[in-house]
Parts: sequence; C-alpha cells; structure tokens
Amino acid sequence: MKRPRPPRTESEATLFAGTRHRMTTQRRQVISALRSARRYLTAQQLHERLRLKRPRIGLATVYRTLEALRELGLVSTSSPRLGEAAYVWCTSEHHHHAICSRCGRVDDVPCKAGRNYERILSRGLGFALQGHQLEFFGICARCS
Amino acid sequence: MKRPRPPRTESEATLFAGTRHRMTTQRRQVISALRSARRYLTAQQLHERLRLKRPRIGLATVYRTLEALRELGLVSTSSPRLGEAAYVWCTSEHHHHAICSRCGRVDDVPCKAGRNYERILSRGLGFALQGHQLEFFGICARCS
DNA sequence: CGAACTATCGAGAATGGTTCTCGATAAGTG
DNA sequence: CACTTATCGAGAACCATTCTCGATAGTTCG
Repeated sequence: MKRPRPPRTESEATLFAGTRHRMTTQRRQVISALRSARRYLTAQQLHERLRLKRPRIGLATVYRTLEALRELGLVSTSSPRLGEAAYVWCTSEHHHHAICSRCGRVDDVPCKAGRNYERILSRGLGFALQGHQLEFFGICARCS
Repeated sequence: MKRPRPPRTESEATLFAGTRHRMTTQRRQVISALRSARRYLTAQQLHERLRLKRPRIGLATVYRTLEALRELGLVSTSSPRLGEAAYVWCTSEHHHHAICSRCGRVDDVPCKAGRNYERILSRGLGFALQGHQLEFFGICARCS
C-alpha cells in the first residue's frame, strides 16, 4: 500500500500540472518563500532570502520563476513607484490588496467595486469594462 | 496700459507658482504634448514627439520635467507591465482612470470606491485607510 | 533695462534592474 | 536505466533611468 505524500509537496507539485513547466527544487523554494512572506518582495530581496538556504541559486532563476508564476496568475506584480518591480503571492481568483505603508504587509480584500462602476462607465463614457485593479494604502492592524 | 498676456501661456506659467521651479520653453512643450495626448506616454515616446518641433531637446529634460510634474500631482504614473514607466496628464484632485485596451485612450472616472470599502477595511482587517488607486481596463466608445 | 544669481538644459557617461547566452544539470518519460 | 529537453548558474548584454558638468536662460533686484 502506498503512503500518501506530504501535503506541502503535493500542493506545490500540482501548481504546474497541465503545463510544460517542471517543478524543481529552486521553484519550490521561490514559491514557498513568496507564499509565506505575505508582502510584496522584489526579485532581489527574494534572491537574498533564498541564498541563505541555497547559496548558489541564480538571480535569473528567480526572475524566470516569477515570470512563469505571473503567467499562471499565481503572483501579481506591484505598481512600482519608479524603481524595481515587486511580486506578491496571489491565491483566490479576483480580489484586491491592502498594503501597509509602514511594514509592507499585504492583505487580500474581496472585490465590490466592479458593479458600482459598470453603469458610470457604460452609460457615461460608452466604455466596455473588461477588468480593473484596485490597491489600498494605509496602516495595518499590527502597526497601529 | 498693459495688454493682457495670452491665456495659454498664462495658465501654464502659473503651474509652478509658489515653487522653486522655473517655467521654461521645454517644460511648456512637455506639458502641452502630454496634456493633449489624453493617454499614457512613456518618456521616450514623449521625447520623440517633442523632437519633431525641437530636435535638440534632451531625454533627460523630459525625465526631469515629468518627475517635477509628478511631485506637484499634475501627472500620474502608470503601473508599468514590467517595462518602462508611462505618464498621463492629471487635472482634478482625486479620480481614477479608464484605459482603452485597444487605442490607449485614458478617460477620467469620478471616485466612488473609497467609502464602500472603509467598513470592510477598518472592521474586518483593522486597516486604517489612507488612500487608494483604481484602474479600469476595457474598450472605449470610439473603438467599439 | 542690465547685471547677478542660479535653476535648467543638452550630451554623454554611469547606474542598476532585467533579460539573454550557453554549457552543464536534472526532471519527466518509456 | 537511457533519453529528451526544460531548467540551472554565471556572466555578459541590454536598456530605461539617473547623474555629471560646462553652457544657457529664467528670475530678481537695483
């Protein structure tokens, strides 16, 4: 009788199912680090953290993994205030982000904006809405 | 008796009133080009347009002017999809943008989102809201 | 108006985040 | 296990943006 695999590995292994992508040790570590961070991290910040456990991991690998995850909708990129891009782990289908200005923590916020604007956009501007993106800035519970 | 100055120059000249900034010919042209574009333009796109009328204008001048205008709240920067930053002219105090996916046109949209989320953010997350940014993507009236 | 002060300009170099290249390695398949 | 090929690591290349510096031109003040 086969023993079931540990759930952590199982869930990560299925992320690339159905794609050409292969699950590698490096990618597992990128995913794990970003998932547990709960905040926006730049590619270089992520690279530094990963080198603590795997000193030879390359910066290009981090970029390649982040790009692959972004295409799959598993991470979303920040709107960088003129500098480097930042990435955050992104689970549910459609939601928004509340970003703490002090500590950088990112919380998910359910979407309630779409329908309120559909009328304004379609009747007022003749604009056919396809999607939207909303970010909140403020101070999180821990910091205040 | 003094003749009143032309209104176009007048309105632009007052943009930097109260600051250390000087209104120069180059800045007037950057402002005019961006204002009439009604769309996001990158610094390099803006530079190309300006060189048609003033071949010797420098790219650094465009960047410097855009940065000064951004500090004054007169332009807002896009959330670049991993590439170069883009800038759009920005008049009224607080509003959002509807961006046409086909032609790139940008229309202003009044804000109605803030209050809807204040309850969710403060009661649900303990998040003290300071600001937000909302972008709509779709097809504008001219394109559909 | 004209001199003095200094912010801004233009051109090119420098910076630094991101992508590309290529030989080596390792994941998935039969 | 052998084979195919996606991925890796290291460094070079790329390119948007910023910096440097001598020259130019707003602005102020007499």
